[in-house]
Amino acid sequence: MLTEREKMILKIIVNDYTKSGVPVGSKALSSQLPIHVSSATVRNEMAFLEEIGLITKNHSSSGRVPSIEGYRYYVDNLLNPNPIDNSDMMMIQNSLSGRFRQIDEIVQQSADILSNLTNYTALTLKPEQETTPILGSFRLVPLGNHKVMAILITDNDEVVNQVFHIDGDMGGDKLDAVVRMINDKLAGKPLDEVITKLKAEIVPEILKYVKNPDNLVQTLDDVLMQASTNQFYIGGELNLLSFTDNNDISYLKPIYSLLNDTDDAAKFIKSSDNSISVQIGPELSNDLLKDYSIITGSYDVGPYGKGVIAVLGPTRMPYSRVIGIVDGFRNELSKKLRNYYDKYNQ
Amino acid sequence: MLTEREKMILKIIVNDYTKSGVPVGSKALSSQLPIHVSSATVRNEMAFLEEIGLITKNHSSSGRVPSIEGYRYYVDNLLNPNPIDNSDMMMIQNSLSGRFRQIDEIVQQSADILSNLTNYTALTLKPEQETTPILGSFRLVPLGNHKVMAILITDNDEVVNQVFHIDGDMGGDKLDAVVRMINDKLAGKPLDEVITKLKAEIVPEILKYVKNPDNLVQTLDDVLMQASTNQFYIGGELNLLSFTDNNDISYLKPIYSLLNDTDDAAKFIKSSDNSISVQIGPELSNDLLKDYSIITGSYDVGPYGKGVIAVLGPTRMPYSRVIGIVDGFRNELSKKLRNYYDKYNQ
DNA sequence: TTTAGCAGTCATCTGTTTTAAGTGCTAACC
DNA sequence: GGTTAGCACTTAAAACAGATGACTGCTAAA
Repeated sequence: MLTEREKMILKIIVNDYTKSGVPVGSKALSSQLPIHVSSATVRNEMAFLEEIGLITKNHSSSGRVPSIEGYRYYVDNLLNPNPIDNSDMMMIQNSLSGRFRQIDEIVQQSADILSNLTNYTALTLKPEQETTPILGSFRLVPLGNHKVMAILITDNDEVVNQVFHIDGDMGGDKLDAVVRMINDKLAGKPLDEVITKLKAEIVPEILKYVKNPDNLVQTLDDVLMQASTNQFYIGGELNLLSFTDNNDISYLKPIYSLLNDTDDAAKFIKSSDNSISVQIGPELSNDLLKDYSIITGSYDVGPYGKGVIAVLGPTRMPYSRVIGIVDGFRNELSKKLRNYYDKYNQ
Repeated sequence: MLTEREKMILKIIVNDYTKSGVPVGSKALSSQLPIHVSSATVRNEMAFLEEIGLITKNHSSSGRVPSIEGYRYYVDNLLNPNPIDNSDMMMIQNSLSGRFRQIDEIVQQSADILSNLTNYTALTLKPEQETTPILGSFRLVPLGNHKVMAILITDNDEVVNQVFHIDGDMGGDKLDAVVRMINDKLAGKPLDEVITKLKAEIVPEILKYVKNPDNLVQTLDDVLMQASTNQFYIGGELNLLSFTDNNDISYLKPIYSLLNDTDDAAKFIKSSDNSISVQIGPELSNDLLKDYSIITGSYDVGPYGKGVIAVLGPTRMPYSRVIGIVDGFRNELSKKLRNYYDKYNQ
């Protein structure tokens, strides 16, 4: 347990350093303390804070910098989130007030807005229910010229489609038969179950109607995969440049591919609970991200599930400000999406 | 008209400089000349080449660097394109041999391959006919739950779709009536004509069937727009970092938005003729690109039109190598796409 | 427990020197 | 005439040497 004065000192170190990026020394610090103590006293306190691992030095005569543990302590105990400021809130409301064609667009645009507000990189994940989505229905629409569009609709209103080619001998009635068969067997089942059943039960059936079902089966597989992997969006990818010290492309490329990999990225931003969570550097369990922090906030769209928004920035980011923005944003986004769903699914 | 020796000297300057990035001096140059002349002689020749504007100096005692005019002369008169080397060709054939779901995927992947081969940024444009595409047919597929998918098919086999919401009172028969009406009036017409007719002739008709046609009309507009703007793809965007001297984000951002703007980017890579063209720095008529060159090559898919592939690199790029790659690639891509079309549209 | 004072460390800045690569010019050469 | 050796001059870049200033830790006195 730290004394009040130690807490104050740690708090100022984190605040100053995240703001300026310059290690903070005893003299500058003492002048900022609300109580009067000399720089020597501050030095003593700092020596203690260093001893217990909350701050470090870059070299023997430099000012102090928070350690990962220091940031953690700050985030858990010292931070009071800045409420989002008015102009930022206006900007969010403005950007979300446009006309959107579908959920995806709103979520995608959210990533852009969030990255603009913070000047960091933002990740957003669409709302999804706790349980795996359920296959609503399935269509095959002949488009002429040997083309067919497969359309898959899930119970959470997601529509996925893909065009494929068929051999000449397959008429509309055969397509209808296949569609009926698939819907009979699979509609109402969770997608993961559908995927496993596809190979075992459906393919043999399809063979009754179609001679060469490769394209059809592959397409089914594709749309199922697409519907069951959770789509996420990135905004402000380029900002990564400005807050990464090392601007070398060979350093950045792996980070970009990490971010663009659905499974990896989703892993980092899935927040377990219902609010805001902060993951700092090494806590992210991927060495590439050891100098970055991720702040995630979940937003709630009632019966339509929960989504996640997240900001990726440097470990030395102004946590209270960013947390305020994420919190303000997720509330606004919840509202917007509830409206959206209510409007079209009353 | 330059003498043979002057040409040789200019050629070596360009080759060396594009390879190393270091200004080339008289001594190093003389040792590379096939004929024996002293560095003093080379100095005299260089003074002349500088006088007529083909080369320049960075400062009074530095080696020489090609000017834009020098590059131009080199590209027009001195360059002999390196044929693409075997391993590169293998890599192209490998990457293009996979299974593709549609043209777009091939073209998109081409941008990635091309950027990997060159380590520059690549742009690719799908094949399109000389004339505006023609509306093949139009569909409205009810998906249940107030959702409808609009599908537009053009004569060059492009399929565009979008989901929209309708008010509760619109049944399948009404949709069918609208579809019939639109197809009757517009099928077979060029898309630009369709777009202009939409507002004038179609909207009033739609009003007969639908009370609140806003979403439908907007969707029609969207899919038409999407089908008539030419889609292009970018590969290796990040490479821009490694070949730009200034990797300040505020410098790069406008370049990225330029590249991502459909109209702007298409303007630069539309090559008029049937082969390879090189645009160097200021010739690109956009100040942002003054330190870059673009090499474009068109590929021909017979009756399905022509597409374009392009490489964006620094003005000091190894032109003969890159031209060789672009040339090899466009041939391979032509073959691949002809196969693809033949397979599904015999 | 706090503080003033002091010696010591180290990154950063400054100006200076050295080095090396290059030029232009002149005078001699074939 | 074109070609070349030689030399003085220029310049960027690297190497070096202080000087500066922001720090620290420690000690001893308040």
